[in-house]
Amino acid sequence: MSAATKLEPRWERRKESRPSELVDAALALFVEHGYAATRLEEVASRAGVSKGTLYLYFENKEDLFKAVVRAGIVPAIEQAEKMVDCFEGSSSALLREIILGWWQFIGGTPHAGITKLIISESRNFPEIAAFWYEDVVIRANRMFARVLERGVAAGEFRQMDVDYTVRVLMAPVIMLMLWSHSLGACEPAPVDSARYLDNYLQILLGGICAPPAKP
Amino acid sequence: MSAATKLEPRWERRKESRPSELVDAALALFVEHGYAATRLEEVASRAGVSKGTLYLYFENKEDLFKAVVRAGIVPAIEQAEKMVDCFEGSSSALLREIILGWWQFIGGTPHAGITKLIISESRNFPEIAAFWYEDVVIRANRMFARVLERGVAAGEFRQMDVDYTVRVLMAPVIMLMLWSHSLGACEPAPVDSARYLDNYLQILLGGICAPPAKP
Amino acid sequence: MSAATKLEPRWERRKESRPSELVDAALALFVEHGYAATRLEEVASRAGVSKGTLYLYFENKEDLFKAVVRAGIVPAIEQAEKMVDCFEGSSSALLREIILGWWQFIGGTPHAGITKLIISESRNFPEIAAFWYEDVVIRANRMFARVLERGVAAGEFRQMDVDYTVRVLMAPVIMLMLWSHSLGACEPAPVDSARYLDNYLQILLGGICAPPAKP
Amino acid sequence: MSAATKLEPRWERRKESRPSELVDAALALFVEHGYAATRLEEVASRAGVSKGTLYLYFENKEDLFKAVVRAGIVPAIEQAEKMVDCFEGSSSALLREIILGWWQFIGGTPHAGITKLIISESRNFPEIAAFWYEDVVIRANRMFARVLERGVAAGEFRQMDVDYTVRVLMAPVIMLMLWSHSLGACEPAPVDSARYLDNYLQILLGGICAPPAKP
DNA sequence: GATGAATGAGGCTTCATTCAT
DNA sequence: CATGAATGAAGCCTCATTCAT
Repeated sequence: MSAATKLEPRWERRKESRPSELVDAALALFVEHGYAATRLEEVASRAGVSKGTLYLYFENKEDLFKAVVRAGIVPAIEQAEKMVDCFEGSSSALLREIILGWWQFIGGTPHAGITKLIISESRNFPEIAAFWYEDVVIRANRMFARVLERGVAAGEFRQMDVDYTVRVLMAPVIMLMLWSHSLGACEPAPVDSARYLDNYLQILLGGICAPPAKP
Repeated sequence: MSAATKLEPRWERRKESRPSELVDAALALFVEHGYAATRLEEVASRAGVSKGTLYLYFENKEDLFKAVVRAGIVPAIEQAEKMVDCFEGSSSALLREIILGWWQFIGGTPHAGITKLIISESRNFPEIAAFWYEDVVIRANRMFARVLERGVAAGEFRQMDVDYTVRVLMAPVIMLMLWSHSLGACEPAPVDSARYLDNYLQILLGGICAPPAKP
Repeated sequence: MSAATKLEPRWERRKESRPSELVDAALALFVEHGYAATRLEEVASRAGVSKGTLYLYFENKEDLFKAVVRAGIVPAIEQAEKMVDCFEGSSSALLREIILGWWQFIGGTPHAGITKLIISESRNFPEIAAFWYEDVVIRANRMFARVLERGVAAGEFRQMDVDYTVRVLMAPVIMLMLWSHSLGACEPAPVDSARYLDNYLQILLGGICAPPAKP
Repeated sequence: MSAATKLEPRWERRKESRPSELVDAALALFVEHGYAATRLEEVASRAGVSKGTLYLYFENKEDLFKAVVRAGIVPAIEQAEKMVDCFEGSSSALLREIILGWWQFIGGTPHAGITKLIISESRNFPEIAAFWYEDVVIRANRMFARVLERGVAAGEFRQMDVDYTVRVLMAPVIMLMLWSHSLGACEPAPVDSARYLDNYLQILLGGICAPPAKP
């Protein structure tokens, strides 16, 4: 109430940054507690605004949820898709590149939590799930499928059931993302993701590369 | 008011079977909607009883939740542990046996949903998460570690970082369980688990088996 | 279920004693917790029967409550009324006799709690309150009024406003009954009722006796 | 839907006055029905707000109850204590002053009901009872004890058992407060408190004053 | 008669949403 | 725009009462 209090710059928090602050706060809380157990008041307070302000930017809780999910589709897949087009090295190297890049740009960031969110809430929000499935899962599947097909065509990978190999292939990275937002909290130390991914790639490549041609 | 109506009793005494019926109903709904979004009235009605009856068997919602999770520890892990002790074939065959058995006795049953539940709710119920981590995750890890060590000792598997290989190894099976309770609903057809596991085992065994000795 | 269990004498708890056991249990609990906060299951269990049995003897909770209050009208007032008719000593002695007798036969017994019950619940049960007022309060008032009138007529007590003196006169004894069922629980030691009543009678008689005639 | 309807706001912001309005409403209802039988919805509606508003100011029902009791300790005791220190007239006059003042500032106001509340609920809320006992009962006892000692020291009152005389002395005033909130409702006319207190003081002073010195 | 499992109305409490300020 | 007091629907839980055994 004092004059001193009022001296804070009034323009410090610009209007246009509010929505993303709210989305960030919501992401963290939705991931931690789930959709239903997250209170909008806590979202607002974590974003540094009042409860009412939230409704200036989002129609309701579900709308905020959708915004969170939409914001979670970082353009990483697009980049990966481009990489598949342009890459000139071996398919093994490409696979390694994509997977490590995935971790670097998504898995290791706060966005990883969205995967947990989708897993947890997809039954409650079929529409959002469908959208995520189409725009993320299918595209990622296709991208990996192309890499595998590229490797098979080059004789680098063995013949394989590409569709299902892709499903298997994605599992360990997805689990790595889920882990830190779930049971990982029970472990004394966080997972060593580099070590995890190394082991994973070793198995994966060992499991899909064609045996060396006999002399 | 009809004579027919009067003939059927308004309720039955079924003290023995009620708890498991309630737990089954709760499992299905917790898995589908999550803990917070599941209404106890719906649990009760799915179990064919009234709201109040639930409280004859469980103190409150959290107690019911615990019961659901506890009931999910089917003695399958124990069986698998015994299998590891007794198995006489190759380690590859043992691994295949365990993984297919896992699917048969857990993954393919309603109990699989508990995994989704744990992933979704572990942050809200640290105590339950800790218990699950100790009694399920740790034990499963150890069991798989022993299988891998067995294979390495026999020269059947290559040298490896056992701890982290176990983590990677479990991911595809866990994801298979999660899938059917989440985004799997977006797909036109359910996953073909046999096909999935076949591909998985092919990669896994290809990835961890020692290269054939050179002549 | 064993034969041994069945050997307990079947006639040990006779049917006709049930209601009073239930009423006793209910009295204690109603007094301690109040009408609304008393659970019938606890009443039943304290009386050593099951919840259903209670309904064999009382229509419902209110009926039980009425029975408790009715049972609380011990015939002490009637005795006191007779005493007033027959007593041959001084009015002071009669007053002392009645008040000490009151304590002995009512105030010091579990029935004292009913006073607290009536005070607490009279607004919720106007019908019962009216009945208590008529059958207990009015009668007690009349009895004390007669004693006072007797004393005044004999020149033993001074002239007084009998109706209101009676009200004042009853207060300390009623409070003594209330105390042990309320704030008395906060005190390290129970009230010394003899000492209390002595002081009370000293004040009372000092306050209503006529001054000694001047010579 | 009429224009008139739209003109009156559905609710008002009255942060300052809400708590005391709620406490007043709660006092009246707790006194009338007791703690357990009072519905918070009724408290809210009597205070002119909705159920939820109550929870903006009080954590829960018990917290509201505590607030009601706390609000009941009007600073009257403090005033009385000061009066005892400063008073210059006779001890009889002081006693009369205090007792009539008590009625004027507490007994005759809505706060009187709290006494009934404490009597009724002290066993259910031992903590509140203890607090009331310490801060109200003990202090009032001490104050009256000082008055009595003052009178005895001055030779105005006879020798007496001060502690227990105080207990007896307080009973009629307390009963007067209880009466109007309990069985008083059964009487056609309310008690005439002036007449009651006159009679009371006459007895009391007659009972504790020293006999006039003989010439 | 006696039991206690089952019922369901009702009260406490939370929280998404609205709206006066 | 921003706030946060106010709302009220909805969910958890209790417990008086019923009734199959």
